[in-house]
Amino acid sequence: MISTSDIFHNLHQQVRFITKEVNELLKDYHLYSSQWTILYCLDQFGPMKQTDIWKYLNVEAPTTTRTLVRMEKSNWITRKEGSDKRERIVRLTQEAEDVLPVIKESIQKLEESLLSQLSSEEQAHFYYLLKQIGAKKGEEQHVY
Amino acid sequence: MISTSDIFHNLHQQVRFITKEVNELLKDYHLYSSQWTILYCLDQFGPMKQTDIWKYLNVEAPTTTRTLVRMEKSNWITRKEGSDKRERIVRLTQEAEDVLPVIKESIQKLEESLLSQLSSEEQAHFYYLLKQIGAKKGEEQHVY
DNA sequence: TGTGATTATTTACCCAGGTAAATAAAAAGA
DNA sequence: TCTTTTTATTTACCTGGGTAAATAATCACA
Repeated sequence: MISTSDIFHNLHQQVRFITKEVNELLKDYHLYSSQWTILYCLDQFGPMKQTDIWKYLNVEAPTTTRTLVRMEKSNWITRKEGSDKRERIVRLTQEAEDVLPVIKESIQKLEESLLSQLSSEEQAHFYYLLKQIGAKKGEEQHVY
Repeated sequence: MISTSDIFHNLHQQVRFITKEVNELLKDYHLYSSQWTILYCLDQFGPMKQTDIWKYLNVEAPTTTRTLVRMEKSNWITRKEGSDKRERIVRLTQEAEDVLPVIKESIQKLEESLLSQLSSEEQAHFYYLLKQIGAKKGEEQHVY
């Protein structure tokens, strides 16, 4: 019988451990984990409004603003006013698009190595169980 | 077939979601999640050296120092010099010991509700799979 | 048209994780 | 003993999560 605290404690620890590994890998590119998630997002969907980004990543707006400001300074992205003057359209720079495939490959390798002890079936099951946390009977889940 | 990125993305999101819920609950006691983990630790093991705490929680020393300073200010703990003058022995205050059982109970209820969609077997399996992440074949794991 | 509500973003300020480098005390060794 | 190395803690500074409140532009609608 496992105590619930142990589960949550280990969840927390694993996430910290993974983030540390990712940051270590990204150090070569002068990038940080949360910046990478935004680059990944833009690569996947193309130019996005800031609101689209934080809603997709499920974080708060100010968190995203701060990270984007840093990324603009280090020339990963640009933010320009949309037709609606309240909006800012975020877009990858050419430099970002050039390096992106290489980083994507490295991250992919790291992720695979972190999951190397789990078969595809186990990964799928883990994913399923993970999504059940915080879910209520017959309710839509908060994570999508 | 689930992409590895999805797994890590969801892991990250779930931990943020859980931390938010815990912080919401702890708000009533003017406590924060990481402070709670330290109280829990002290409740379990009794007075500890700072080093024992951060090694057990698997975080860095400065992180722990900062949190302990806050907790000392808000009267949850005391830190007094040990026989080895470099050490600081951390101990729960009487006030902390008085309120602790109530908080423990609330947290326990929250954790159970978050896991309510998983049977005991599923929880055990989830715990097992979680621990496999980052593990290498035939190697000791970094989380214990 | 003009006013009030809504929406997108930002600013200011928390807590919590990390690293690098500084202290200060203890331990080890010549 | 005295010098060097190690250990425990702290300080300074970075990223990244959160909330509350401030702008500024747009929308809704009388």
